[in-house]
Amino acid sequence: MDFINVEKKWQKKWADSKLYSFDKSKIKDKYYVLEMFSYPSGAKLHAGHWYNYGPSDTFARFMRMNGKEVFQPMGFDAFGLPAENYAIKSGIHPQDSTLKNIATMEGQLKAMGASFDWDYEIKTCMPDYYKWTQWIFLQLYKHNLAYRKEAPVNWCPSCNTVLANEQVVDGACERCHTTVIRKNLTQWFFKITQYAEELLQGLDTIDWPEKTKAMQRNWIGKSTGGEIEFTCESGDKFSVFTTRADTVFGVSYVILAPEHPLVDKITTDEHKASIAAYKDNCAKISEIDRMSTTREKTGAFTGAYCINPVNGEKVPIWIGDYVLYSYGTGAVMGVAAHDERDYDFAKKFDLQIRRVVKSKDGGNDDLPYCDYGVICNTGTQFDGMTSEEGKVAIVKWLEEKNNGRLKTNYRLRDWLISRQRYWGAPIPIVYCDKCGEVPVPEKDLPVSLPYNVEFKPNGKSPLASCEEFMNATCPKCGGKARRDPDTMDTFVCSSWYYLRYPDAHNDKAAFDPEIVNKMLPVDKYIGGAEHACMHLLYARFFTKALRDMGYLKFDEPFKSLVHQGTILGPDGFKMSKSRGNIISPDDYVSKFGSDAFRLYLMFGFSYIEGGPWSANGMESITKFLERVERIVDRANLQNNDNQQMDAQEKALNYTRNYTIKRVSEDLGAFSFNTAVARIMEYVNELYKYDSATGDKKNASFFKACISDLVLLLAPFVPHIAEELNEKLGGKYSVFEMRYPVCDENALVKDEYELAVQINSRMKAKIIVPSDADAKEIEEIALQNTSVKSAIGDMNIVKVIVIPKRLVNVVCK
RNA sequence: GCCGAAGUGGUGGAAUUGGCAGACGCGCCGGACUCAAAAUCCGGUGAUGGCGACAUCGUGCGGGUUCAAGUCCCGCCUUCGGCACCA
Repeated sequence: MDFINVEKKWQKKWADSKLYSFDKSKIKDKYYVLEMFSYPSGAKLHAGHWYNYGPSDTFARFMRMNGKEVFQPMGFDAFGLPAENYAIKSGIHPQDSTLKNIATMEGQLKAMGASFDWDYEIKTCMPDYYKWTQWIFLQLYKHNLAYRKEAPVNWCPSCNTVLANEQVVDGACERCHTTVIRKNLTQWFFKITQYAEELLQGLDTIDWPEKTKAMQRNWIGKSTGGEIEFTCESGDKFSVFTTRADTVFGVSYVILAPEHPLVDKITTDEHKASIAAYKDNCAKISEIDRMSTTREKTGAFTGAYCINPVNGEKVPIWIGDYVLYSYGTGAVMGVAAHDERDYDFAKKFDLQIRRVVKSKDGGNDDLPYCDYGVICNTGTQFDGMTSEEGKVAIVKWLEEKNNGRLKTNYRLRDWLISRQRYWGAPIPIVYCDKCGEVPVPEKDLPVSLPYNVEFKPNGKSPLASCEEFMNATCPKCGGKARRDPDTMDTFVCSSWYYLRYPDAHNDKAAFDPEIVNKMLPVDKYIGGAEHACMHLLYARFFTKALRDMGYLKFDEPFKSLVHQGTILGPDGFKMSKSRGNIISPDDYVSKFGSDAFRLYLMFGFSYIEGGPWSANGMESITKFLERVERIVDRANLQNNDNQQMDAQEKALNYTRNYTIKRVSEDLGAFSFNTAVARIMEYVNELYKYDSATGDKKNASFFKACISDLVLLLAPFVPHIAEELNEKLGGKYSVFEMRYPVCDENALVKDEYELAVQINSRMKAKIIVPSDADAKEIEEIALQNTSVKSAIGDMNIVKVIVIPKRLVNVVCK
């Protein structure tokens, strides 16, 4: 078969007949399959794209053949830094390069032969899309979920922009790996923390990889404990957050973050200089160094004291940079005996160490003792309580005295979305001298991104120097106003694109809730695991926020999620230009065809795992497809009218239905490699039957078996399957036929083979009737001559019979 | 340090969740067809010992539970992902 031309032929026919158009009248049977959309980079589609889109298209086609009205759209995540960086280097405008790249990628994606419905395509950089991104911003603003504040932010000096916490990896910029510095800037935030608890709880309701859910749980980082209030001698009050209130009697000092506002106020004159020096020092230390757990603890004494509310003791107040101002209250109680960090600190500065918890069983007595135990040495009613009881009881007791309360904290921070970059969606806010911060009215959207902008970096937002953009009229007072020169993080665009797809051309709204509430949630979402704590978390947040605003009626955007593995270079490393280990699919596709390439990707790897690329076996896939074609040709040659269903036909029919059953199960579970293996076995059986029966075969039965083979293969090799179906005289299209359904009756055998073990060692195989019960099986087994001789003169202790599995005879 | 995943032939990878380890491929060996080659078809292929039927060993390492462990439990090692002074 001329694979290359066959592909062209069917791609044209599919496009002409609009085979993959979503039929809205069948919305009841909708099945929304979504692959994470692509970033339109200059490079061609790489093996990773194919690995993402090929197998998931196979899945989509399988669902289609199961009678689902499959909605499988495709689009482009088109804003972003790479296009802008490329522009800085080459002088080519990001819009021009992006649109050109999109055109190229569209062609490549179509050449893959995936069943995308291109009528719903979206490109996030187009005004008809980002208009609605801005609209969503305004809704968040209206509902107090978007706010501006000055905060220390992560600044990448190379990209000249702030980064979200999620985009800082090991203290460096996720993209360019430049060390991130701290900067105080006024920036826009989305209040994702308001949904921390629900984002956590919701994980239990969705079918996602456990690993990804664990990562999100971790990222949200819930911890329950209490806030305890300490009063300074000066009368000032501050609280600490602790999860171990059971140890509060052991406080030997309290420690504030260097940035804590109280520090300057309470520091005694005598210590002013040293505290100032310490704070100065902290500001100089890089974020990575400060975060290092191995670094020796540092700190400085303020000279001030406060009162421990549980026992009235006077404790010294220190500052130290191991306390983070951004978490909890920015202040911590130091319990040297029961916390490793506090222990180190106390040892270094020679502070008191007092034990107030002992082990439950009197075992380990080393300090620091950080496990839960039993409270001791406090001389109060709490002595003898377990840590678990005590940590609640003590806080409640303090609460009565107005000195504390139960408290839950999350590590999740609000999402910083301002970017000092050009190629993104403008923030729809203007600043008026009189009225301050004013949202752009919805009727004035979009706030268009101007084309003529100097985007060479100068430490400020490129838009800031574009007067035509910056000058605006205040919607409230009509006076002069300035626009926000920043653009939104591109993750904002991708946080709602799955909502736009089903109503992609709506120019009155971001989406019609009527449609979206029927089409969503996404039934199967497929994409890389690297988005666990970014895109996948943000999208969940958007969904919940829009639900609370009344637009959506569902809680979670992606009901079921699958991560494909990564195809590594042949050297076992991640493919990258710098390593020079990139495998281009084109070489293989032009030689073997896209079907063969896709089939190879599915057969050669475990989809979830991925692995290093190796072309070993690429040829054998082509051989297999040719083998399939030959057996299809054989079916066409048969024309006798034998109708027998004898042992050989029954055996083949068994394999046929067993294959149907297993392939369907495997496809549902994204286990493509085993599904292909089952089909190969089936082909082997077809050959066996063909050669064993010669011209005496049941031709119509054989042909039916071959038809099923073509249907089974259709999702895997769509072009070839259309061609083979045509050869067999089938109607167009094979994708409008139903996937074969297993006939359970064909799987019922009269008898089956069963393994017999003697003392857990395989000794014989026996044939037993399918309906034999344990007792009958035991009799048959014990009469078997090999079994008898293996038992010899041993005594049978007991016989374990597991029908359909095995028999184990235990002897002495 | 914490969380998660993984470790199986020469090789990619299977194993119905505790039940015949190594499915299906690749590679290798052999056979058929052929004057020959290619293509194709058929068979063999974990290791060790034995002419042999067979026996022993075998899923990262060490223990354990069980009639039965790749799978469960305890203790380690290695690799890969994620988090990391979060009080």
